[in-house]
Amino acid sequence: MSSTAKSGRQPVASKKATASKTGKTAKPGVREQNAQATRDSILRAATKVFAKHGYDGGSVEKISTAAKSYDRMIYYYFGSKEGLYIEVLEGIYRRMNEAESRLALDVAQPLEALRAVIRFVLDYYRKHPEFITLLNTENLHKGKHIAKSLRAREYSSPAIAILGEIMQNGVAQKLFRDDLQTRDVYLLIASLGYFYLSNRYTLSAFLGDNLEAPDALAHWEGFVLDTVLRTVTR
Amino acid sequence: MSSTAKSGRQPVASKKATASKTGKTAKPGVREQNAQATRDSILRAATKVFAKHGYDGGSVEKISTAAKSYDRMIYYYFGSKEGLYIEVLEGIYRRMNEAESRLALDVAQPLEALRAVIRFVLDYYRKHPEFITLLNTENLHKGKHIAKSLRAREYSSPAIAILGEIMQNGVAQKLFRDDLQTRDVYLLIASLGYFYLSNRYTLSAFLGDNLEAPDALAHWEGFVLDTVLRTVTR
Amino acid sequence: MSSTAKSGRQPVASKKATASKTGKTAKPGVREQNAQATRDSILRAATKVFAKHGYDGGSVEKISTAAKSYDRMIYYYFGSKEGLYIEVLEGIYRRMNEAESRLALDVAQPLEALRAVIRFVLDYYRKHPEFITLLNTENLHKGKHIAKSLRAREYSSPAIAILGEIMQNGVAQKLFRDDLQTRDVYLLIASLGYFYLSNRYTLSAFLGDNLEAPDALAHWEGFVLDTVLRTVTR
Amino acid sequence: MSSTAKSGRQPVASKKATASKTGKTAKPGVREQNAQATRDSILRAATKVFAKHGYDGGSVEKISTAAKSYDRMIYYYFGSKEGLYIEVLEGIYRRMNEAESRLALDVAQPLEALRAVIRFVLDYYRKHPEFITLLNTENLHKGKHIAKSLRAREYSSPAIAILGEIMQNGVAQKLFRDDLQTRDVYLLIASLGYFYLSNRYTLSAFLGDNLEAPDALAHWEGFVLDTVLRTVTR
DNA sequence: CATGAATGAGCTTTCATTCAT
DNA sequence: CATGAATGAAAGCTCATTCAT
Repeated sequence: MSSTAKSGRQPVASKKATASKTGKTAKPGVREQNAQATRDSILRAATKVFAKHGYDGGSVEKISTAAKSYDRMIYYYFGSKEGLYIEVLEGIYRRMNEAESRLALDVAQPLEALRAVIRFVLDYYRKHPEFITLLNTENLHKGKHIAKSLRAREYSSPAIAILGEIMQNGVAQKLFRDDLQTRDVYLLIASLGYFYLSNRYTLSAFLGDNLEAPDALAHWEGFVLDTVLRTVTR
Repeated sequence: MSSTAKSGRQPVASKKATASKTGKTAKPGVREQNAQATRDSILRAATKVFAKHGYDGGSVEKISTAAKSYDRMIYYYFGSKEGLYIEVLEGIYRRMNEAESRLALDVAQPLEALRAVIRFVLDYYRKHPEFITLLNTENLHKGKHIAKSLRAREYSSPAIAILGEIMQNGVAQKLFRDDLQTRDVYLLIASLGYFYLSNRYTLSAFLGDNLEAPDALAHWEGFVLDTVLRTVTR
Repeated sequence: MSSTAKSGRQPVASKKATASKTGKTAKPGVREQNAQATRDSILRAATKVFAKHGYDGGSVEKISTAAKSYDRMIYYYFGSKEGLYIEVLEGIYRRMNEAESRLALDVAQPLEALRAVIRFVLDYYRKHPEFITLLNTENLHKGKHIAKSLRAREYSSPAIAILGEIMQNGVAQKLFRDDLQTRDVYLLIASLGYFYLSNRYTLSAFLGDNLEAPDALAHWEGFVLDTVLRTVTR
Repeated sequence: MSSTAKSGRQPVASKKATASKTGKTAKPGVREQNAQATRDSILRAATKVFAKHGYDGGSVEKISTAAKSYDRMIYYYFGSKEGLYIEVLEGIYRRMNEAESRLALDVAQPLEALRAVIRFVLDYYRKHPEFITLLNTENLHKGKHIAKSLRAREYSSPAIAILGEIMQNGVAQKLFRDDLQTRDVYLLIASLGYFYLSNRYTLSAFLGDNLEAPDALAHWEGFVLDTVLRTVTR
């Protein structure tokens, strides 16, 4: 590379003429020497890159650069781009699940609990935009990667299970309708939380540009709370 | 004029020796010479390909092959891959808009009209899966392509406008609540119609695989109708 | 093409929706209908484009666009890109020759005549930068195109012939040395006029950036006049 | 880690079916794995190819083939075609500079030293035709690449500096005129050496074909020596 | 004659992946 | 384990040129 032209990676040579200060040139990366750290770093970088550019748009080089590592390491730790992508998917599911299980809910208070669940879902989507784009990307691919993961399936049930308990209690307390399926309520909440954020850019071209403004978000949360409760309660 | 190089019908010659890099030889060989047909064919193919593979995954070659044309023609008619993609986006918006305007609604019957709108939206999404994946793709890119289109913006208002009229009538007839924004109702309907289909593959890994089954779709439609009406009516 | 994205050529369609004011759309170019004009326009455009971008860098499309014509016309009138290039070369030689023959010299006044020739050469190079870059381009190609032109050769002798006469008179009048070849004097003048301008960009990186400033040019002209006369006179 | 995609040694598979677009298969097959050698080989090949075909005419493929390497390596080491070209320019300047600094001159003998410099310049141009065509190419591009190189600028001053010393001594010894600028003398020498060779192909079409013959070169060297000395001495 | 659509080879660049130390 | 060099296919785009009205 020339001294001034921009380029991706700086390999060897180039500035050999300039008198190097350090005799031994210990620069190249301090030799990370920490397997787990390298692995995690790649995984984190990959989550970001895939979330931003999709599967095809997320190149191995972008990831390894973002992870301050090397392409080679991706193959070393994850076997292939696809393998890495699958682990990324597993990761976002796992973290979502963990966050949900940290929710301290009193299912004996179904109204409050339901409100808390709704708020949690909306909040989680807002704070984890990568969750949304990665799921969209995976759906573009018809879920073929997640299908290859055994682990991902484990993360499914808990979310529904909690909501099921709340519903049961609500029905028992005659607060909630008894003709609703937990799954539908789950989808209702997810739909309202997800779509608003997932499609905010194209919606902006439609409706005006305020969807992400704090008051707009608050307004939407109010609407969602109202709508779900109106649907669920008797 | 030059003495040696004016004939104008020399048979190319020149670089025949060079090993040809590109394959894709032969083709029936009858120059079609039909501008509009070629253009349309490319646009149709591009819609399919981008819908299936996303922007990065949808290669120019895939498109030109599907259109039974040549890479070159894409640049001839659309200037660039991005230019083509933008026209694809404009197309799906336009068609959605046209379909909606073909809806014969009696806004004086707000309940019926609202039900019709809901059914239309759900139906349209179901019958046009490319609409969903293309919008998701565009949102992955933060709407940067649609932002470049002047045309796309025109297609926004009508959808909301119709719903607004229905709402107005409903309120006037004391059937609907008067504290709702049209926009929120629009988002409610769109969310419930969109998310269910958009995320059906990852949801399947979660909930079981029947989301696309006819009875599952019918059940969901029932739930959506019920939920929206419950939200909107007094 | 999308409405906003930039592109080279605007073919068909695009703005069909917009109500066209002129019913018959007589726009596309007024149908030039003038063979010679088209031909000349292409030739002029080609001279500019080849002068600016060289032979390989000067694409047929750039030329036809600059000429407000069509690629096809280039083949119609010139047979090939090379044919057009050869005519361009012939043109710059011819015009140089014509300009030189318009010089009204009194060879009986050899000192004055020589000064006039020098000034003419320097002036011509300065006013016709395309002459320089086209010759450089042709020399890059080892003169293989000019070799194909019968006409070009005709333009050679006059330049030397005139200088020969001046030299002869100068020698006869005992003003000039008698041991010089006309050819060498010709090369001396050409070298000093050509190199300074031809290489002004790389020289600027070397010497500072004032080579094209009026006073710098004037200074150089003075130096050249002095040097040539010093060389030629006794 | 994923259960299905971690092996890391899967034999590629995937897109085997797709008709491959690029040829250039096979190669002895023994990965060379020698960074500096590869880099140098590319740089050498690029110097030749750019010198022969210009910037636009010098394709990446021509270069990589001549270097017995791969297109990809050019981007690996030089970032882009332009980056490679800039390094090529830096190289020819550097080598010219080094050669000049190897000239053992006795500036106390200004006449001899000046003659040596002239002979060196003429000789260097003759032996390094790539120097000439590359500079011409760079000037066609208005020096925009060299302007991007920080390094290139360093190579400028020495050439002038040496000549300056000679001039100073010559003036001090009353051998040389004292009203001359070093820069002009430098340009005089360079012009006479450069133009003759740079334009030899078009000149041949003009003057006859013997410019490169040994005796023609010798004659020109004599003329240049005589002319410069005549200009410089009192 | 002029216009514009079509063609296929070529271009620069980037991709995922593997080899060598 | 880490590092970096190598590889070949494919990407998006442009080229000169020809066919069809």
